[in-house]
Amino acid sequence: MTETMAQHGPAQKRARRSEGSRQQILDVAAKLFRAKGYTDTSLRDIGQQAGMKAGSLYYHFASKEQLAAEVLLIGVQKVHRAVVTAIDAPGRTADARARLAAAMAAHLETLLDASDYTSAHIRCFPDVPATLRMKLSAARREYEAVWRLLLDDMAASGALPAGTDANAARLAILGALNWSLEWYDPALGKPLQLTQTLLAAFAR
Amino acid sequence: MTETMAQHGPAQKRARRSEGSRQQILDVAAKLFRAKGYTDTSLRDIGQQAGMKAGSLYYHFASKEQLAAEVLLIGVQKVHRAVVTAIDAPGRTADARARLAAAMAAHLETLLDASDYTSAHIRCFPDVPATLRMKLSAARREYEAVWRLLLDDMAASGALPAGTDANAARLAILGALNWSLEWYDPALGKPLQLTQTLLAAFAR
DNA sequence: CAGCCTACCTAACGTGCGTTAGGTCAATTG
DNA sequence: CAATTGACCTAACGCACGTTAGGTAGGCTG
Repeated sequence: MTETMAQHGPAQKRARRSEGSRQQILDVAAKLFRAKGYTDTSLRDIGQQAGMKAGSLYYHFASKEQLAAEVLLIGVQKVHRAVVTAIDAPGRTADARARLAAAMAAHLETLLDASDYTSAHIRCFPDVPATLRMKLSAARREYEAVWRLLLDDMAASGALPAGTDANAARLAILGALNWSLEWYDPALGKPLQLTQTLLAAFAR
Repeated sequence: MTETMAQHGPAQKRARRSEGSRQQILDVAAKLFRAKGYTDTSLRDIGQQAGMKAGSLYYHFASKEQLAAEVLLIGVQKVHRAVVTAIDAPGRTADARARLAAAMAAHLETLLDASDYTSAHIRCFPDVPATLRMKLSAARREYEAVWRLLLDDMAASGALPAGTDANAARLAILGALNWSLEWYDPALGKPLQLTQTLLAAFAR
């Protein structure tokens, strides 16, 4: 849209400013949603940390729910991209085990360090209005499909332990990774042991 | 306390009534906390489903936080007891693998079916006031110790996969189990595959 | 049977929330 | 330079919340 009339004259300084404010609101909202949850984060909180009053947020977003919708959607998309990128990185012919290791590391890194958006999604999804949860379900299923494929490959190549269900393994792995939000302490360093242990447990 | 003056005269009919109401409030609160979370559950909600008005709850509990304190404490204690009982059941000389299997099954059963208190604890703990979280930390650590011991025994008997850290394994297993609250659907039957898969993954 | 206590209810208080209407003022435009 | 518009702010609205003060009906005690 801005590309079609791409002469970057002085005309767009305000547009830049607005886009910057919008981005900062999203960043602040993601940080607060991660730290305090959806319900305990007020628009006055967000406004204050974003350098404006609560009412002014409505210039950029239609409602608290819409703001959350954008934050949580970005959250899934960020892990999704990070994991897909990590999976493809080792080379197209890498075996399932290596791809699983890369995926776990990317998911955990995004969740704990790289993105407040992703952790906000994980934390707030159960507390957000049902209508919003439905709007997010498509993006969630798309990300889920990546892991489904990955674990199916593991099962097909016989890399999973005997008596292991691919679906259950996926739920177990993602549960173990997501649950790290509950006990992760940045002061204690990154939980490298977790991905190592999961890999040793699920990849023969 | 009631045992010392144990003549169950007609004097205690009211005490029974009060105790019954109190118990029902706790049950309702646990159910709602599990379903809607701490912040989104109002005392008016609880009162209505318990058959009284919101203000009347203060005859039995000093505050919403105190009520939640009791619910969440019962929640840990219930899993704790269920898991300890399950661990001791196979016989004192059972191997670590059998005890791990029993512990996982008991934890999952309590979480998903047996106790709204336990699931309320898992769901609400992050959203509850920090002072309450601190009051619960002792009981949580006691339960944690059970799993620490269990996984240490696994490691000592060489039952864990090579390159597996006992602590990371504990966090992974409990994370995988607790996360089932997010995807568990009672209509689809109990997730037996999850404990099976976890056992196959973590017990050689 | 008088008086008390238990287990509630009624009605309100103050607070903080999401949201909105209308104003302001600098930057941009013609 | 006059007019417009973009990016906010001020001030308030209605509502729901946790909480509390005071009332009340029925069982219990002496």
